[in-house]
Amino acid sequence: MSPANRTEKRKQQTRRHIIRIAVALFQRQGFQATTMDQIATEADVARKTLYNHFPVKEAIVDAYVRDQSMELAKANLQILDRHPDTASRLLAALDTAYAWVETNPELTGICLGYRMKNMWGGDGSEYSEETGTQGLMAEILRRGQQAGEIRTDIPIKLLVLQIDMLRSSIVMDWLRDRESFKLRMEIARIVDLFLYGATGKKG
Amino acid sequence: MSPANRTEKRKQQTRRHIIRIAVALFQRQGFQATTMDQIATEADVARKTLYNHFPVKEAIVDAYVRDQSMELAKANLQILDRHPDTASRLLAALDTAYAWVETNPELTGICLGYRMKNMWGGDGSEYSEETGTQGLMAEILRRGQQAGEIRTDIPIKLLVLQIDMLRSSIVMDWLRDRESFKLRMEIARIVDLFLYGATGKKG
DNA sequence: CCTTAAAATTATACATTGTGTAATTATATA
DNA sequence: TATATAATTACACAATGTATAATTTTAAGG
Repeated sequence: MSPANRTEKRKQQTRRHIIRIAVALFQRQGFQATTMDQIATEADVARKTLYNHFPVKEAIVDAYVRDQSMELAKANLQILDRHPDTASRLLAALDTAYAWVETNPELTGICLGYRMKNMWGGDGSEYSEETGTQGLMAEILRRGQQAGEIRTDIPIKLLVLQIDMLRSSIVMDWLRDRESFKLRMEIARIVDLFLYGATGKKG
Repeated sequence: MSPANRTEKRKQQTRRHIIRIAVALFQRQGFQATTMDQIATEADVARKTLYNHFPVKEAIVDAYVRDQSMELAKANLQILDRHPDTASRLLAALDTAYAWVETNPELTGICLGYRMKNMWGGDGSEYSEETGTQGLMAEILRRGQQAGEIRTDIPIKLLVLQIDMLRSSIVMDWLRDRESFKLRMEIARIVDLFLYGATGKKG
Protein backbone atom coordinates (compact mmCIF):
# COMPACT_ATOMS: atom_id res chain seq x y z
CA MET A 1 0.00 0.00 0.00
CA SER A 2 1.22 3.48 -0.69
CA PRO A 3 2.51 5.43 2.29
CA ALA A 4 -0.56 7.61 1.93
CA ASN A 5 -3.31 6.07 3.90
CA ARG A 6 -3.09 6.65 7.60
CA THR A 7 -0.05 8.92 7.27
CA GLU A 8 -1.60 11.19 4.70
CA LYS A 9 -4.92 11.11 6.50
CA ARG A 10 -3.29 12.13 9.74
CA LYS A 11 -1.39 14.89 8.02
CA GLN A 12 -4.52 16.37 6.49
CA GLN A 13 -6.15 16.04 9.87
CA THR A 14 -3.59 18.21 11.65
CA ARG A 15 -3.66 20.59 8.71
CA ARG A 16 -7.38 21.09 9.05
CA HIS A 17 -7.00 21.31 12.81
CA ILE A 18 -4.43 24.11 12.49
CA ILE A 19 -6.64 26.01 10.06
CA ARG A 20 -9.64 25.71 12.34
CA ILE A 21 -7.78 26.91 15.44
CA ALA A 22 -5.95 29.68 13.61
CA VAL A 23 -9.01 31.14 11.89
CA ALA A 24 -10.87 31.15 15.19
CA LEU A 25 -8.02 33.18 16.71
CA PHE A 26 -7.88 35.52 13.73
CA GLN A 27 -11.57 36.23 14.01
CA ARG A 28 -11.38 36.74 17.75
CA GLN A 29 -8.22 38.86 18.06
CA GLY A 30 -7.43 39.91 14.53
CA PHE A 31 -4.78 38.54 12.18
CA GLN A 32 -1.94 40.84 13.16
CA ALA A 33 -2.43 40.34 16.88
CA THR A 34 -2.22 36.57 16.59
CA THR A 35 1.28 35.09 16.65
CA MET A 36 2.43 31.79 15.26
CA ASP A 37 3.50 30.85 18.76
CA GLN A 38 -0.01 31.33 20.00
CA ILE A 39 -1.49 29.28 17.19
CA ALA A 40 0.99 26.50 17.89
CA THR A 41 0.25 26.46 21.60
CA GLU A 42 -3.51 26.61 21.10
CA ALA A 43 -3.42 23.86 18.48
CA ASP A 44 -1.03 21.84 20.63
CA VAL A 45 1.59 21.32 17.93
CA ALA A 46 5.20 22.42 17.56
CA ARG A 47 5.77 25.81 15.98
CA LYS A 48 7.84 24.10 13.34
CA THR A 49 4.86 21.99 12.35
CA LEU A 50 2.99 25.15 11.43
CA TYR A 51 5.77 26.06 9.03
CA ASN A 52 5.80 22.53 7.63
CA HIS A 53 2.22 23.05 6.52
CA PHE A 54 2.21 26.78 5.81
CA PRO A 55 5.28 28.76 4.75
CA VAL A 56 3.93 32.03 6.15
CA LYS A 57 1.06 33.10 8.36
CA GLU A 58 -0.97 34.43 5.47
CA ALA A 59 -0.94 30.98 3.88
CA ILE A 60 -3.25 29.71 6.61
CA VAL A 61 -5.87 32.28 5.64
CA ASP A 62 -5.36 31.48 1.99
CA ALA A 63 -5.93 27.78 2.60
CA TYR A 64 -9.09 28.51 4.54
CA VAL A 65 -10.49 30.78 1.85
CA ARG A 66 -9.64 28.24 -0.83
CA ASP A 67 -11.65 25.60 0.98
CA GLN A 68 -14.60 27.93 1.29
CA SER A 69 -14.29 28.99 -2.33
CA MET A 70 -14.25 25.41 -3.46
CA GLU A 71 -17.49 24.62 -1.71
CA LEU A 72 -19.18 27.72 -3.03
CA ALA A 73 -18.08 26.97 -6.58
CA LYS A 74 -19.28 23.39 -6.39
CA ALA A 75 -22.76 24.54 -5.45
CA ASN A 76 -22.74 27.17 -8.18
CA LEU A 77 -21.68 24.88 -11.01
CA GLN A 78 -25.05 23.18 -10.91
CA ILE A 79 -27.15 26.28 -11.26
CA LEU A 80 -25.29 27.61 -14.30
CA ASP A 81 -27.76 26.04 -16.68
CA ARG A 82 -30.58 28.10 -15.26
CA HIS A 83 -29.04 31.16 -16.86
CA PRO A 84 -29.33 31.79 -20.60
CA ASP A 85 -26.07 33.62 -21.40
CA THR A 86 -22.59 34.49 -20.22
CA ALA A 87 -23.54 37.83 -18.74
CA SER A 88 -26.20 36.47 -16.42
CA ARG A 89 -24.01 33.54 -15.41
CA LEU A 90 -21.21 35.89 -14.45
CA LEU A 91 -23.63 38.01 -12.48
CA ALA A 92 -24.91 35.01 -10.57
CA ALA A 93 -21.47 33.63 -9.81
CA LEU A 94 -20.09 36.96 -8.66
CA ASP A 95 -23.10 37.56 -6.50
CA THR A 96 -22.51 34.56 -4.28
CA ALA A 97 -18.80 35.32 -4.12
CA TYR A 98 -19.57 38.80 -2.86
CA ALA A 99 -21.97 37.46 -0.27
CA TRP A 100 -19.10 35.57 1.32
CA VAL A 101 -16.81 38.57 1.16
CA GLU A 102 -19.34 40.72 2.92
CA THR A 103 -19.32 38.44 5.93
CA ASN A 104 -15.53 37.95 5.96
CA PRO A 105 -13.97 41.30 5.10
CA GLU A 106 -10.84 40.90 7.24
CA LEU A 107 -9.77 37.54 5.91
CA THR A 108 -10.61 38.59 2.37
CA GLY A 109 -8.13 41.43 2.54
CA ILE A 110 -5.34 39.26 3.94
CA CYS A 111 -5.96 36.59 1.34
CA LEU A 112 -6.04 38.93 -1.64
CA GLY A 113 -2.81 40.59 -0.55
CA TYR A 114 -1.09 37.25 -0.13
CA ARG A 115 -2.19 35.94 -3.51
CA MET A 116 -1.21 39.08 -5.32
CA LYS A 117 2.20 39.06 -3.75
CA ASN A 118 2.75 35.45 -4.77
CA MET A 119 1.32 35.97 -8.21
CA TRP A 120 3.98 38.52 -9.08
CA GLY A 121 6.78 38.24 -6.57
CA GLY A 122 6.87 34.48 -6.26
CA ASP A 123 8.07 31.79 -8.59
CA GLY A 124 4.62 31.09 -9.95
CA SER A 125 4.09 27.75 -8.32
CA GLU A 126 1.32 29.16 -6.16
CA TYR A 127 -0.52 31.00 -8.87
CA SER A 128 -1.15 27.92 -10.93
CA GLU A 129 -3.43 26.48 -8.28
CA GLU A 130 -6.88 27.49 -9.30
CA THR A 131 -9.34 28.47 -6.61
CA GLY A 132 -12.92 27.34 -6.75
CA THR A 133 -14.24 30.66 -7.94
CA GLN A 134 -11.61 30.88 -10.68
CA GLY A 135 -12.52 27.41 -11.89
CA LEU A 136 -16.14 28.43 -12.03
CA MET A 137 -15.29 31.56 -13.99
CA ALA A 138 -13.20 29.53 -16.42
CA GLU A 139 -16.10 27.16 -16.99
CA ILE A 140 -18.48 30.05 -17.65
CA LEU A 141 -16.09 31.59 -20.15
CA ARG A 142 -15.51 28.27 -21.87
CA ARG A 143 -19.23 27.89 -22.44
CA GLY A 144 -19.31 31.49 -23.63
CA GLN A 145 -16.66 30.72 -26.22
CA GLN A 146 -18.62 27.73 -27.47
CA ALA A 147 -21.69 29.92 -27.81
CA GLY A 148 -19.70 32.52 -29.72
CA GLU A 149 -20.20 35.14 -27.03
CA ILE A 150 -16.58 35.27 -25.87
CA ARG A 151 -13.55 35.87 -28.06
CA THR A 152 -11.13 32.98 -28.54
CA ASP A 153 -7.91 34.83 -29.31
CA ILE A 154 -7.18 35.50 -25.63
CA PRO A 155 -6.21 32.67 -23.27
CA ILE A 156 -9.01 31.91 -20.85
CA LYS A 157 -6.52 32.19 -18.03
CA LEU A 158 -5.97 35.85 -18.85
CA LEU A 159 -9.70 36.51 -19.07
CA VAL A 160 -10.22 34.87 -15.68
CA LEU A 161 -7.45 37.00 -14.25
CA GLN A 162 -9.05 40.11 -15.63
CA ILE A 163 -12.52 39.48 -14.25
CA ASP A 164 -10.89 38.45 -10.98
CA MET A 165 -9.03 41.76 -10.85
CA LEU A 166 -12.14 43.77 -11.54
CA ARG A 167 -13.93 41.84 -8.84
CA SER A 168 -11.07 42.34 -6.42
CA SER A 169 -10.84 46.06 -7.08
CA ILE A 170 -14.48 46.53 -6.21
CA VAL A 171 -14.00 44.48 -3.07
CA MET A 172 -10.99 46.60 -2.23
CA ASP A 173 -12.95 49.82 -2.55
CA TRP A 174 -15.67 48.37 -0.40
CA LEU A 175 -13.21 47.24 2.27
CA ARG A 176 -11.94 50.81 2.48
CA ASP A 177 -15.35 52.28 3.10
CA ARG A 178 -18.05 49.73 3.67
CA GLU A 179 -20.84 52.24 3.89
CA SER A 180 -20.13 54.04 0.66
CA PHE A 181 -22.02 51.61 -1.57
CA LYS A 182 -23.69 48.28 -1.65
CA LEU A 183 -21.23 45.77 -2.97
CA ARG A 184 -23.51 43.95 -5.35
CA MET A 185 -24.82 47.08 -6.95
CA GLU A 186 -21.49 47.42 -8.71
CA ILE A 187 -21.57 43.93 -10.17
CA ALA A 188 -23.53 44.73 -13.30
CA ARG A 189 -21.22 47.58 -14.11
CA ILE A 190 -17.98 45.63 -13.98
CA VAL A 191 -19.48 42.72 -15.86
CA ASP A 192 -20.41 45.16 -18.60
CA LEU A 193 -16.92 46.61 -18.55
CA PHE A 194 -15.44 43.15 -18.78
CA LEU A 195 -17.64 42.12 -21.69
CA TYR A 196 -17.60 45.28 -23.78
CA GLY A 197 -14.36 46.98 -22.76
CA ALA A 198 -13.38 50.55 -22.18
CA THR A 199 -15.12 51.80 -25.32
CA GLY A 200 -18.43 50.42 -24.16
CA LYS A 201 -19.52 49.92 -27.77
CA LYS A 202 -21.77 46.92 -28.11
CA GLY A 203 -21.62 45.24 -31.49
CA MET B 1 10.51 80.15 7.53
CA SER B 2 8.82 76.76 7.61
CA PRO B 3 10.80 73.96 9.22
CA ALA B 4 11.15 72.47 5.78
CA ASN B 5 14.12 73.99 4.11
CA ARG B 6 17.42 72.59 5.16
CA THR B 7 15.84 69.88 7.29
CA GLU B 8 13.60 68.58 4.55
CA LYS B 9 16.33 68.90 1.97
CA ARG B 10 18.71 66.92 4.13
CA LYS B 11 16.08 64.25 4.71
CA GLN B 12 15.43 63.82 1.01
CA GLN B 13 19.15 63.69 0.51
CA THR B 14 19.66 60.73 2.83
CA ARG B 15 16.57 59.14 1.34
CA ARG B 16 18.02 59.31 -2.15
CA HIS B 17 21.36 58.14 -0.83
CA ILE B 18 19.79 55.08 0.75
CA ILE B 19 17.94 54.23 -2.44
CA ARG B 20 21.08 54.57 -4.53
CA ILE B 21 23.19 52.36 -2.25
CA ALA B 22 20.44 49.78 -1.76
CA VAL B 23 19.57 49.39 -5.43
CA ALA B 24 23.25 48.95 -6.26
CA LEU B 25 23.44 46.14 -3.72
CA PHE B 26 20.23 44.56 -5.00
CA GLN B 27 21.56 44.52 -8.54
CA ARG B 28 24.91 43.13 -7.46
CA GLN B 29 23.83 40.45 -4.98
CA GLY B 30 20.12 40.10 -5.47
CA PHE B 31 17.28 41.43 -3.33
CA GLN B 32 16.93 38.46 -1.03
CA ALA B 33 20.63 38.16 -0.32
CA THR B 34 20.91 41.79 0.76
CA THR B 35 20.08 42.49 4.40
CA MET B 36 18.96 45.75 5.93
CA ASP B 37 22.04 45.64 8.13
CA GLN B 38 24.24 45.57 5.07
CA ILE B 39 22.42 48.48 3.45
CA ALA B 40 22.72 50.49 6.66
CA THR B 41 26.43 49.82 6.98
CA GLU B 42 27.13 50.51 3.33
CA ALA B 43 25.11 53.73 3.39
CA ASP B 44 26.67 54.69 6.71
CA VAL B 45 23.40 55.31 8.55
CA ALA B 46 21.73 53.63 11.51
CA ARG B 47 19.53 50.65 10.73
CA LYS B 48 16.68 52.48 12.37
CA THR B 49 17.05 55.30 9.86
CA LEU B 50 16.27 52.88 7.07
CA TYR B 51 13.01 52.03 8.77
CA ASN B 52 12.26 55.70 9.32
CA HIS B 53 12.29 56.17 5.56
CA PHE B 54 11.03 52.78 4.40
CA PRO B 55 8.74 50.55 6.46
CA VAL B 56 9.94 47.35 4.76
CA LYS B 57 12.75 46.38 2.44
CA GLU B 58 10.50 46.17 -0.59
CA ALA B 59 9.55 49.82 -0.12
CA ILE B 60 13.04 50.85 -1.21
CA VAL B 61 12.56 49.13 -4.54
CA ASP B 62 9.12 50.65 -4.86
CA ALA B 63 10.48 54.14 -4.29
CA TYR B 64 13.18 53.60 -6.87
CA VAL B 65 10.76 52.32 -9.49
CA ARG B 66 8.42 55.23 -8.79
CA ASP B 67 11.18 57.70 -9.50
CA GLN B 68 12.04 55.97 -12.74
CA SER B 69 8.39 55.74 -13.72
CA MET B 70 7.93 59.44 -13.09
CA GLU B 71 10.74 60.37 -15.42
CA LEU B 72 9.54 58.04 -18.14
CA ALA B 73 6.02 59.41 -17.91
CA LYS B 74 7.18 63.00 -18.08
CA ALA B 75 8.99 62.32 -21.33
CA ASN B 76 6.01 60.46 -22.73
CA LEU B 77 3.42 63.13 -21.97
CA GLN B 78 4.91 65.36 -24.61
CA ILE B 79 4.75 62.91 -27.47
CA LEU B 80 1.09 61.98 -26.93
CA ASP B 81 -0.04 64.50 -29.51
CA ARG B 82 1.83 62.72 -32.24
CA HIS B 83 -0.68 59.91 -31.99
CA PRO B 84 -4.17 60.25 -33.47
CA ASP B 85 -6.30 58.11 -31.12
CA THR B 86 -6.49 56.38 -27.77
CA ALA B 87 -5.39 53.01 -29.07
CA SER B 88 -2.13 54.23 -30.57
CA ARG B 89 -1.41 56.38 -27.51
CA LEU B 90 -1.82 53.39 -25.22
CA LEU B 91 0.41 51.33 -27.47
CA ALA B 92 3.13 53.97 -27.37
CA ALA B 93 2.95 54.47 -23.61
CA LEU B 94 3.00 50.76 -22.85
CA ASP B 95 5.87 50.22 -25.21
CA THR B 96 8.27 52.46 -23.29
CA ALA B 97 7.08 50.98 -20.00
CA TYR B 98 7.92 47.52 -21.25
CA ALA B 99 11.31 48.63 -22.42
CA TRP B 100 12.18 49.53 -18.86
CA VAL B 101 10.81 46.26 -17.51
CA GLU B 102 12.90 44.26 -19.93
CA THR B 103 16.08 45.74 -18.54
CA ASN B 104 15.00 45.50 -14.88
CA PRO B 105 13.14 42.20 -14.50
CA GLU B 106 14.21 41.49 -10.92
CA LEU B 107 13.18 44.80 -9.43
CA THR B 108 9.97 44.79 -11.44
CA GLY B 109 8.87 41.56 -9.82
CA ILE B 110 9.65 42.77 -6.30
CA CYS B 111 7.87 46.04 -6.90
CA LEU B 112 4.72 44.53 -8.37
CA GLY B 113 4.44 42.08 -5.50
CA TYR B 114 4.83 44.83 -2.93
CA ARG B 115 2.26 47.09 -4.55
CA MET B 116 -0.29 44.35 -4.91
CA LYS B 117 0.09 43.36 -1.31
CA ASN B 118 -0.42 46.93 -0.17
CA MET B 119 -3.25 47.54 -2.56
CA TRP B 120 -5.36 44.85 -0.98
CA GLY B 121 -3.88 43.94 2.37
CA GLY B 122 -2.92 47.42 3.49
CA ASP B 123 -4.98 50.34 4.68
CA GLY B 124 -5.05 52.00 1.28
CA SER B 125 -2.79 54.89 2.07
CA GLU B 126 -0.16 53.56 -0.30
CA TYR B 127 -2.43 52.80 -3.17
CA SER B 128 -3.63 56.35 -3.57
CA GLU B 129 -0.20 57.53 -4.62
CA GLU B 130 -0.21 57.48 -8.37
CA THR B 131 2.90 56.34 -10.17
CA GLY B 132 4.11 58.15 -13.24
CA THR B 133 2.86 55.52 -15.64
CA GLN B 134 -0.56 55.50 -14.03
CA GLY B 135 -0.81 59.26 -14.33
CA LEU B 136 0.08 59.00 -17.99
CA MET B 137 -2.58 56.35 -18.52
CA ALA B 138 -5.15 58.49 -16.77
CA GLU B 139 -4.32 61.40 -19.05
CA ILE B 140 -4.66 59.26 -22.15
CA LEU B 141 -8.02 57.95 -21.00
CA ARG B 142 -9.23 61.44 -20.13
CA ARG B 143 -8.48 62.59 -23.64
CA GLY B 144 -10.19 59.48 -24.95
CA GLN B 145 -13.33 60.35 -23.01
CA GLN B 146 -13.33 63.86 -24.45
CA ALA B 147 -13.02 62.41 -27.93
CA GLY B 148 -15.91 60.03 -27.25
CA GLU B 149 -13.70 56.98 -27.61
CA ILE B 150 -13.83 55.92 -23.96
CA ARG B 151 -16.95 55.33 -21.90
CA THR B 152 -17.65 57.77 -19.08
CA ASP B 153 -19.75 55.61 -16.75
CA ILE B 154 -16.69 53.95 -15.21
CA PRO B 155 -14.30 55.89 -12.95
CA ILE B 156 -11.01 56.55 -14.70
CA LYS B 157 -9.25 55.13 -11.68
CA LEU B 158 -10.84 51.74 -12.29
CA LEU B 159 -9.95 51.85 -15.97
CA VAL B 160 -6.35 52.67 -15.11
CA LEU B 161 -6.28 49.79 -12.66
CA GLN B 162 -7.59 47.46 -15.30
CA ILE B 163 -5.06 48.34 -17.97
CA ASP B 164 -2.39 48.24 -15.30
CA MET B 165 -3.43 44.73 -14.35
CA LEU B 166 -3.42 43.53 -17.93
CA ARG B 167 0.00 45.04 -18.36
CA SER B 168 1.25 43.44 -15.16
CA SER B 169 -0.10 40.03 -16.04
CA ILE B 170 1.81 40.03 -19.31
CA VAL B 171 4.94 41.13 -17.49
CA MET B 172 4.38 38.35 -14.99
CA ASP B 173 4.15 35.72 -17.72
CA TRP B 174 7.27 37.09 -19.28
CA LEU B 175 9.17 37.03 -16.00
CA ARG B 176 8.35 33.34 -15.69
CA ASP B 177 9.76 32.42 -19.05
CA ARG B 178 11.61 35.22 -20.79
CA GLU B 179 12.25 33.29 -23.94
CA SER B 180 8.70 32.23 -24.62
CA PHE B 181 7.65 35.43 -26.36
CA LYS B 182 8.72 38.94 -27.10
CA LEU B 183 7.13 41.21 -24.54
CA ARG B 184 5.96 43.94 -26.86
CA MET B 185 4.35 41.57 -29.30
CA GLU B 186 1.61 41.06 -26.73
CA ILE B 187 0.87 44.74 -26.35
CA ALA B 188 -1.53 45.09 -29.24
CA ARG B 189 -3.54 42.14 -28.02
CA ILE B 190 -4.12 43.40 -24.50
CA VAL B 191 -4.89 46.92 -25.69
CA ASP B 192 -7.53 45.41 -27.92
CA LEU B 193 -8.89 43.38 -25.03
CA PHE B 194 -8.97 46.47 -22.86
CA LEU B 195 -10.78 48.57 -25.45
CA TYR B 196 -13.29 46.05 -26.76
CA GLY B 197 -13.69 43.61 -23.88
CA ALA B 198 -14.11 39.88 -23.67
CA THR B 199 -16.68 39.76 -26.46
CA GLY B 200 -14.26 41.36 -28.90
CA LYS B 201 -17.19 42.91 -30.78
CA LYS B 202 -16.27 46.26 -32.23
CA GLY B 203 -19.15 48.63 -32.66
C1' DC C 1 24.73 85.20 20.18
C1' DC C 2 22.15 82.37 23.05
C1' DT C 3 18.02 79.66 24.10
C1' DT C 4 14.30 76.88 23.16
C1' DA C 5 11.44 73.87 20.31
C1' DA C 6 10.96 70.64 16.67
C1' DA C 7 12.73 67.11 13.69
C1' DA C 8 15.93 63.71 12.25
C1' DT C 9 19.19 60.43 13.43
C1' DT C 10 21.03 57.20 16.54
C1' DA C 11 21.73 53.49 20.25
C1' DT C 12 19.68 49.82 22.42
C1' DA C 13 16.64 46.26 23.61
C1' DC C 14 13.06 43.34 22.15
C1' DA C 15 9.18 40.37 20.11
C1' DT C 16 8.27 37.88 16.05
C1' DT C 17 9.15 35.71 11.86
C1' DG C 18 10.98 32.19 9.15
C1' DT C 19 14.97 28.68 8.35
C1' DG C 20 18.20 24.86 9.10
C1' DT C 21 19.60 20.64 11.47
C1' DA C 22 19.19 16.80 13.90
C1' DA C 23 16.54 13.88 17.14
C1' DT C 24 12.16 11.53 17.93
C1' DT C 25 7.83 9.40 16.97
C1' DA C 26 4.38 7.10 14.06
C1' DT C 27 3.36 4.51 10.02
C1' DA C 28 4.17 1.38 5.96
C1' DT C 29 6.55 -2.58 4.12
C1' DA C 30 9.08 -6.82 4.07
C1' DT D 1 10.04 -8.28 14.33
C1' DA D 2 13.11 -5.37 11.68
C1' DT D 3 13.58 -1.51 8.62
C1' DA D 4 12.68 2.41 5.80
C1' DT D 5 9.90 6.47 5.20
C1' DA D 6 7.36 10.46 6.56
C1' DA D 7 5.71 13.57 9.98
C1' DT D 8 6.46 15.82 14.08
C1' DT D 9 9.39 17.82 17.38
C1' DA D 10 13.23 20.36 19.94
C1' DC D 11 16.69 23.60 19.49
C1' DA D 12 19.54 27.15 17.68
C1' DC D 13 19.83 30.96 14.64
C1' DA D 14 19.72 35.00 11.28
C1' DA D 15 16.89 38.61 9.95
C1' DT D 16 12.86 41.50 10.13
C1' DG D 17 10.40 45.05 12.10
C1' DT D 18 8.96 47.81 16.52
C1' DA D 19 9.31 50.60 20.66
C1' DT D 20 11.74 53.78 23.66
C1' DA D 21 14.74 57.08 24.95
C1' DA D 22 19.12 59.58 24.10
C1' DT D 23 21.62 62.50 20.86
C1' DT D 24 22.39 65.53 17.17
C1' DT D 25 20.90 68.91 13.77
C1' DT D 26 18.06 72.65 12.27
C1' DA D 27 14.38 76.44 12.83
C1' DA D 28 12.70 80.37 15.28
C1' DG D 29 12.73 84.10 18.66
C1' DG D 30 14.55 87.21 22.24
